[in-house]
Parts: sequence; C-alpha cells; structure tokens
Amino acid sequence: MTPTTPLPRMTRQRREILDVLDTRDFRSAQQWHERLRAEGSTVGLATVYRGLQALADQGEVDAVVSESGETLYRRCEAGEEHHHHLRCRVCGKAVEIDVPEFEDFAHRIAAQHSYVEISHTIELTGVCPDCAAADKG
Amino acid sequence: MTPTTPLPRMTRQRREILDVLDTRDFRSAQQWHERLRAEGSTVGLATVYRGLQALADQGEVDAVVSESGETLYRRCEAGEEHHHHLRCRVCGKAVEIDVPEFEDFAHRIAAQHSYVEISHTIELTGVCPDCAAADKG
DNA sequence: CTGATTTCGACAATCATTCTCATAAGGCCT
DNA sequence: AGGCCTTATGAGAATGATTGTCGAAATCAG
Ligand SMILES: [Zn+2]
Ligand SMILES: [Zn+2]
Ligand SMILES: [Zn+2]
Ligand SMILES: [Zn+2]
Repeated sequence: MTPTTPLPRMTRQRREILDVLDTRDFRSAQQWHERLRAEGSTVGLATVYRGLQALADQGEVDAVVSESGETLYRRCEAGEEHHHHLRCRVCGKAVEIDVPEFEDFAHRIAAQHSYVEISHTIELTGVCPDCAAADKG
Repeated sequence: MTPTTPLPRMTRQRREILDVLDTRDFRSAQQWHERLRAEGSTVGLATVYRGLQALADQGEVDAVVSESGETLYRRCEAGEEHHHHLRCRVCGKAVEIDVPEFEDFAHRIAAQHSYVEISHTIELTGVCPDCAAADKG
C-alpha cells in the first residue's frame, strides 16, 4: 500500500552542489556551475539545474526569481521555517527576515476577496554595504 | 538647458495595445498579442513587447514577474500610487491592495542591515472564486 | 553480483524575450 | 501640403535561460 516515496539519491554531484553552495549569496544555476567547474568538478550544467531544483524541493536550498526572471539559489539557513530575504541585487548577498504581521495580513486580504490556495512572495532587494562602498571609491 | 524629455509617441499600435488591455487580468505579452491579432489587429509581436514595456515605464500598465519567470501585464487601475496585487494564478484576475505598514517595515529592516536603494516585491497569488468553482463541478 | 531504477552528461530543443535593419509613421517646421 | 529628422514598426534572426533526449554510468535491493 505504501506508495514508496521515491526519495532522491544523494550522489557525488548532489554533494558537490551542496558543498559549493553557501548560505550567504544567491546565485544562478549557471553561476554555481561555473564555480563548480572552476574548482575542478566535472559536473554537467543540466545536472546542476536538476540538482538545485531537487534540493529546493527538499527545502535544502532557497530559490527566488530575480527581477529579470532568472532563478537564484542559495543554501537555506533556516530549516523548514517559512521566511523571506533582503537581498543585494549586485552581489546576491542576502539575510533572512521574517514578516510575522504580514503572514496574517495575507490571509485576511485573500479571504476578503474569496481567493483560496494563497501563497505569497515578499522580496526586499537593495545594495549591500560592501557593494555600495565599492560603487564609489 | 531643458533636456527635452524624449516622450514616447502615441502610435496606432500603442493605442491598440492600451485598448485591448483591461484593468482586470494580468496576461503575458504573447497573450495580449494573440488577442490583438484575434481582433483583427496586424500589430507585430515585438511591437507588443516594446509597447508594453514603454507603457509600464510610464506607469500606464502594471508589470509583474510570475513564478515561472514570465512578465505579466495589465492596465493599472490606480494612478502613480504604489501598490501591490492579489492575483489569480489560473486566470490572471487581480485586485489591487496596499500594505501600508509594510512600506515602513521594509525601510526599517533595510536600514538595520545597512542596505540602500531598497525596492520590494509583494505578490499574493491564489485561485479566484470563479476558477475555484470551475475547478470542481 | 544482478537486475531495476535513478541520475549523469553532452547536446539538441524550447520558449520568452531581444536585436537587426530596412521601411513606415509621427512631429514639427515652412 | 511638402520636406526633414527622429522614433516606431515588423519580419525574422539571434540570444539566453531552462528543459528534454537518450545512451552510459551510478546507486540500491535482494
Ligand atoms: Zn552586495
Ligand atoms: Zn511569508
Ligand atoms: Zn481565476
Ligand atoms: Zn509596497
């Protein structure tokens, strides 16, 4: 009866991806791939895409869609907990934030308009202190 | 001395685009294009892309990036005023909302982390009553 | 080990969006 | 209305991120 949850395998490539990911910067799949190759890995680009998606599904990594529509990933600091980010649009560095009041607000508004299956996206983007400094001198 | 603001021209195509856009549903450039052609317009796809962007820059239309990375447009109800949306992820129907408390919160958080040039994205997505009904019987 | 299943990796294929460039149209004179 | 300069259009090529294909390699049970 048990539908045998098809759990993903932790392969060498998956481990390499998890290892190269850091919990600081959001980067695109291609950027992570470049970095892996630079460090000597032979992992393929498609594998990085698939790996990142799989890891995101498992909640191991966070994924956000940038203003330009690219998907950016970084290793998740918090566990399963729901959270949002303040991200540097120059270097990708991000900090996790929560917006407790907003979570309720969202449901209240949704109910008011009879929308169901609500989800929400909250992204703060700006320029981090380092990038702001670099931008000048 | 006046830098002669290079204001965009209101061409037949721009007018057609504005006319076909409604203030109810968010649709992609391609979807609006299809609709225009269906109504007999001969406007080109690239023109629709350019027109929508131009109109978005002018604040005439709202643009949001969907979960899948596509950009969706609809005519803006409010004027210049900053606002956000609760959008149906099935049919695109959206209502404008504001989140007054959040505007301050965003700046407070940003300042706390010394991020500058802050902008934010808040999107509520769900399934509207109509689509929820259609989904069943 | 052995066979069933999943993942890999190279590369082709998609798909939204942008670019190119020759032609058409809008604005602004006279 | 006619002419001139600038911007917009349209058809199609080009781009760029992402996904699909498929034979080979890795993983896992038994
Ligand atoms: Zn930065
Ligand atoms: Zn939230
Ligand atoms: Zn709907
Ligand atoms: Zn806002």
